[in-house]
Amino acid sequence: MRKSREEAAETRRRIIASAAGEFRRHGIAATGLAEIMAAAGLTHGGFYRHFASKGQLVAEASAAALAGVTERMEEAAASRKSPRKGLKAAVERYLSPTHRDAPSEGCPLAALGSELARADTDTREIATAGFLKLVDTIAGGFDGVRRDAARARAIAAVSTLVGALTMARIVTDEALSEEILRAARESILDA
Amino acid sequence: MRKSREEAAETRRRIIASAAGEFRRHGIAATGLAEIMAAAGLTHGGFYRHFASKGQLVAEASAAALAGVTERMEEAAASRKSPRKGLKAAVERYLSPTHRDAPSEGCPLAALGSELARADTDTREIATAGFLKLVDTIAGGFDGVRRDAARARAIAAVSTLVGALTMARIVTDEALSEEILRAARESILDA
DNA sequence: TGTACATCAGTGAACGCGCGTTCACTGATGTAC
DNA sequence: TGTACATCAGTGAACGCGCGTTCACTGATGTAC
Repeated sequence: MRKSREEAAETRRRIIASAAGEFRRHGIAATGLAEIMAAAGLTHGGFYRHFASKGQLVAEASAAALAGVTERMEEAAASRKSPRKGLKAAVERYLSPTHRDAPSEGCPLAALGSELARADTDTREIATAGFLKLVDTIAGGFDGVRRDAARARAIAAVSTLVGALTMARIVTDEALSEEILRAARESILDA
Repeated sequence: MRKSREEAAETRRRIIASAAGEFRRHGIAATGLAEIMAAAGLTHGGFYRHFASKGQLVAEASAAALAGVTERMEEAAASRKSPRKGLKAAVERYLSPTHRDAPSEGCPLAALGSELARADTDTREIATAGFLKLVDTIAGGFDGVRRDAARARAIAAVSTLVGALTMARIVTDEALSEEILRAARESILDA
């Protein structure tokens, strides 16, 4: 039954990827280890060969999910000629119906926000680093603005992104949901 | 053992108040009915004399929590001479360290946001109504602005409030947490 | 390079525990006459 | 107004279930000589 080191490392990655998806889809507390292991094509008994606890998996899954979103935002920001247009592309990507409708592949700050506030220190530190990465990316779009002013504006902008995406998912009225995404987009880009 | 109608109604209110606090403190999924009933000074067996399910309690507790925050925001907005100063008072109250450090008495959109996005339709409709109430209150502070523009700006502002408070609670760095509250305050009030 | 043995990834059953929900029971409240 | 009875708020035990975690076991991989 034993697997090679490479296979084991690959299994570990697969568990983290499953967890990152399931946590964002159903929430941290509502997702069981058995569900995650099954999604990774495994039985739940093997979990502790790879992780010390569910908490450790939460931390690593959050890191993986954040890496995904920060990378895609960087990519969007770098896809245009000017920093300003890059900012627009990143914000429009984040506040799109596509992102709203695919929480399991999206930003964990929005999908797990209120649960992350109660997570252990490791996980919160990882979330903090991810937030700061997003702030840096957004700040890069505010060119021609003093460095500290750009940072302050970027902090507010990322807060708006996270809050608007969360609210767009909570709200039961489709038109209102679109209105939230639009209003937040304009607010960040018109400032 | 039977209690009078008034006592029973009072018990029901006490259960909702306990639930509103415990859910915001520990999250919806992580809070058990036994914990809520104990916090209300009761045993858990009596729960179903008052509610049909945990989901119904979630809806009623969310409504109670939202009523509290919308009332306090209205009150803050009405406490100053001009709409503009009222807006400032409301935003400063929402984005205060006091509010950040007391999630169990604060805004459920921030304390439960990512869980509310997965709640049943009843609860999400209640959250939607609460959000719109906050939007109206904030929009009232944008005087001298066209009605639809004020609404759009208020929607973005409330998204910023919710996102910033959530992030201020996630972040492990105290100075950064303050910086988030400050940046969001300035962003809303300087616009 | 070949062999003997230790390691350990993954399985499947089991652990104690708390979950949401149900139920028999109690006795004070509410109702009907 | 007084009495007999039905109602039902709240208790405490129990239901089946899934949780996070542990463990004996397996057999292929990795290591030492």
